[in-house]
Amino acid sequence: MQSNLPHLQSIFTADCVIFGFSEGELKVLLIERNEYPFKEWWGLPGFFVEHNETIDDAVKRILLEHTGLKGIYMEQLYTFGDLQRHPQGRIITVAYYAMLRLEAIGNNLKPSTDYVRKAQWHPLNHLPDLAFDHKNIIEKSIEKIRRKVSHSPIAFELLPEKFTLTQLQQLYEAIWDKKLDKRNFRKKMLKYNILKELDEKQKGVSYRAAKLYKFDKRKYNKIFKNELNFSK
Amino acid sequence: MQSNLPHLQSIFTADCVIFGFSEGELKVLLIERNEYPFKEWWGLPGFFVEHNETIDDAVKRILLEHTGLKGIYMEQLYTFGDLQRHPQGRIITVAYYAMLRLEAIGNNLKPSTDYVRKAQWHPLNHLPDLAFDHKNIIEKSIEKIRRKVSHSPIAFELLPEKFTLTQLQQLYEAIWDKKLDKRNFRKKMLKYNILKELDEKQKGVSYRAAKLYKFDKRKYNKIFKNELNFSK
DNA sequence: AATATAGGGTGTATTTCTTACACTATTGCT
DNA sequence: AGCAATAGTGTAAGAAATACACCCTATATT
Repeated sequence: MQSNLPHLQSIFTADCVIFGFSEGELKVLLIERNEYPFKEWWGLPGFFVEHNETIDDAVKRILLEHTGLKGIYMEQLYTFGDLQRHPQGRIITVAYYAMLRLEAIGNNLKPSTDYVRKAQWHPLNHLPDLAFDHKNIIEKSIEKIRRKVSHSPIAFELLPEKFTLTQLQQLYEAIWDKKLDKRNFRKKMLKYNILKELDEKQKGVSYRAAKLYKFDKRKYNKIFKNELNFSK
Repeated sequence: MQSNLPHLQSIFTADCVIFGFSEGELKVLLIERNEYPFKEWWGLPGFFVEHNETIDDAVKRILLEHTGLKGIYMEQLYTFGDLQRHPQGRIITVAYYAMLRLEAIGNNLKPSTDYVRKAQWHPLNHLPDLAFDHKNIIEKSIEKIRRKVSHSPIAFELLPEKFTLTQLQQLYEAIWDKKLDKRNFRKKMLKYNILKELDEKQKGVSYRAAKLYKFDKRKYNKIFKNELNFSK
């Protein structure tokens, strides 16, 4: 019962703020653009979304091409559509953020497409000038993550599979940009009972080695139908 | 230093879940479509976004045309881009939700455009079948609101300017779909010190009239740089 | 005038969570 | 043997959350 309809096409991009964590700092993966507009500027990895792929798939493509990894944690952040944000017309961008274990890729960052000169991790607190409205997108994404880690165990996406409680605490400290009390942090975190204590210890440190833990997704799902509260 | 760039146009829609609150229930404003696709189906108010307007402006336009009101509280929710969601091609929609005081418009709902046969408030818990992926959009918006009212005073957007504590409690109960304890609710709400107790009382009730309160935005901004916690 | 109805308004005791805070233990290195 | 560096641990006080029941007041009814 449908009349003849024209076929319409959307033109829009997807950009992704990719977070990593190392040396006690949050890092963002930026690319140096090899194309106009903003040639030679730093910016977020992103492409035009094809007509036959979902937005999520486009972001997975971005992630794969820039990191070589599949299955990275990602979530849609916000859609930006200011009239001035793109010199080629009002091109909206659907922004995502992603989190990965930095150890998983090491320094194997190659510019994977012609659009990109090079890719590099930048500390969140020392970002260069960025193309388009990408600075704003990064700010919004860290705000969202700050809130989200309070009730959801996404922080573990940034840690190696096996980690120490100190590493976990440092991660929360980096995300919230504030110091936490060691004893209280451990008490609270262990009480949630979502960590699995391993029989292993840290290696290669020149001091007392710490116990290693894993995030126990099964326990998490069993215990928390809904949410945690890691904040404060 | 920019090469000649083609001018590009995005085609996409904005849809808005408009919430109201009356008779202890959350209501959603739906329109009966007068156009293909999904002619004669219920759906969310929404339009294509013009090339010279921001997405926010497009949503303000939707709100004005359907309610006659300006300055309605609104927020971007999510961008939906499934390949199958629109029969005319992959047309993404940027979904928003909005909240308004139902008393402000009463029953003056007129179909304001040719696209719309009629507009009507529907209880959130008894929605008809909906066009496109609009059911899904509504579900996502109520989830977001459930979370958001826990740390932000947006619930007041749904109440008349002057309201009783019972009305406020009923609103939270409707949003969370659970009963709250009267004494504990009042204790907690009043302790935040963001309500202004008025010298007025409810009128037209056949029982002891309740005190009226206002949300005091100034106090709120002064006291809470960041967030509240209304939950639980 | 008396009574019924319907919702308004209030306090306390218990438990749980949050916070503040400092020392001993272990390991590798010199 | 001793130093350097981080791991690991408990308690007391205050704050917040929860559970819970009765009297008050305005209007409507008889």
